[in-house]
Amino acid sequence: MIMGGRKPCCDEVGLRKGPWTVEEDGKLVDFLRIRGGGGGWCWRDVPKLAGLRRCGKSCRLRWTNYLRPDLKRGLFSEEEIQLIIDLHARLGNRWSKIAVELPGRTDNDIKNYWNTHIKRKLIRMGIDPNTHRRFDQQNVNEEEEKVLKVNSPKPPSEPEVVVVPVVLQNDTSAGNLNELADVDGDDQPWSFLMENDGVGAGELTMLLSGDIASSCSSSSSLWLKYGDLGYEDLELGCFDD
DNA sequence: AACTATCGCAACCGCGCGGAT
DNA sequence: GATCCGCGCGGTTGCGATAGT
Repeated sequence: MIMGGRKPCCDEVGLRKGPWTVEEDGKLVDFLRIRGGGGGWCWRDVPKLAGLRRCGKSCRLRWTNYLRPDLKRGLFSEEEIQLIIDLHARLGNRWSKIAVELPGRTDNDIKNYWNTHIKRKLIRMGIDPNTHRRFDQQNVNEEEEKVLKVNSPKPPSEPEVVVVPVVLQNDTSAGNLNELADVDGDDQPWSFLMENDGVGAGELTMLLSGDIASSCSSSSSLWLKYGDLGYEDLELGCFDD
């Protein structure tokens, strides 16, 4: 016995590790279908009861992350992605808390998707994924945030990323903020990062990335849809030299 | 076609928390 | 109060699939 410390979970010899086989999955699913949530067992007992040579922890992980019948497979929707970004801005890396708001998604799913997709996307847009603030604008005070403003021009060799903070003047509900995200898309040269208090007022930071120069050279304006409130012409004359 | 690099995801690992004793 | 124990969480790793050269 280990006094004062933790007993290793998988120290028994002969326990299997690595990818699960179809047979193992079947045994675990059968066991949980029969015994279900009725209690009378703990995860540590499951391998013995189900006839598996795995540690209980591995069984629990396999069930919660892969075998649970209520899991949603497949790609994350735009709504889910936006929700993850929003929740991460408020909760940080508390994946289990974030997963509560996304039925059918596991914390592991969300964590993986964040690390492989969203994090990279934010970085490409010039946002620190940890703070949800622009890398080079962290000390800008709120008054300055209210003024449309762009970063200094970058050398031509670098991909062009333009950041335009937009503070909504309307009494914008969280719902409307979410609708704003609908104009976002992979084929668009812009993306949105939303921050709102979930009650009423909110702040929308719009980040323009990609070939902005060609997008804006013919016209120094951009039409932004304000949910049900119609369209507003964002003055982008700031892109002009 | 062969090799290498990158990506995406499943699974593992170690730690902390909280309940039970 | 100290210790044990089970569970859940977050970080990290391993590896197959895919893309690029």
